[in-house]
Amino acid sequence: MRKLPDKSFPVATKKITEKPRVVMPDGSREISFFDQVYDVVRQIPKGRVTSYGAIARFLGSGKSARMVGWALNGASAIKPKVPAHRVVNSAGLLSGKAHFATPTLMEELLAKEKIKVLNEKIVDFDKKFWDPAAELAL
DNA sequence: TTTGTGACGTATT
DNA sequence: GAATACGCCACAA
Repeated sequence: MRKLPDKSFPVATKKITEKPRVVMPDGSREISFFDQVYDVVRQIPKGRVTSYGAIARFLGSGKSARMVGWALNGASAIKPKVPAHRVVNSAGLLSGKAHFATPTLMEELLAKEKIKVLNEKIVDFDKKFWDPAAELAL
């Protein structure tokens, strides 16, 4: 996946439920913002978590954390599994748990990875936090 | 086309 | 430190 977006960021993203990949104006194939999000999320080590904002910054958009969440909205429909449960907001809250198959699924998955969740919040979020910019160091 | 909404985040009050 | 305000940008209506 490499590559970072900035200006050459692909514009025409189709429905995320369809083909995430887009074609750049120059004809070169580029990875859509959504795919990049999925890639990063897939690389989150087991037992670690990250935030929407961290991913957004890593991808260059910075303030487009909402788009990360939006992308994850269709994560369940993506072929390779996307561990969306490892992505929370900057406060370490499971803001997206309601969007899983079941409201308890997210906690369950996190529990499997030895991540404790107390009152919708990740325990020791600071320690579990995984920064793509630092770890992937692209 | 314009408007509103959102798995967010940061700056103010 | 909690509550608000605002910025962001893709998408649906």
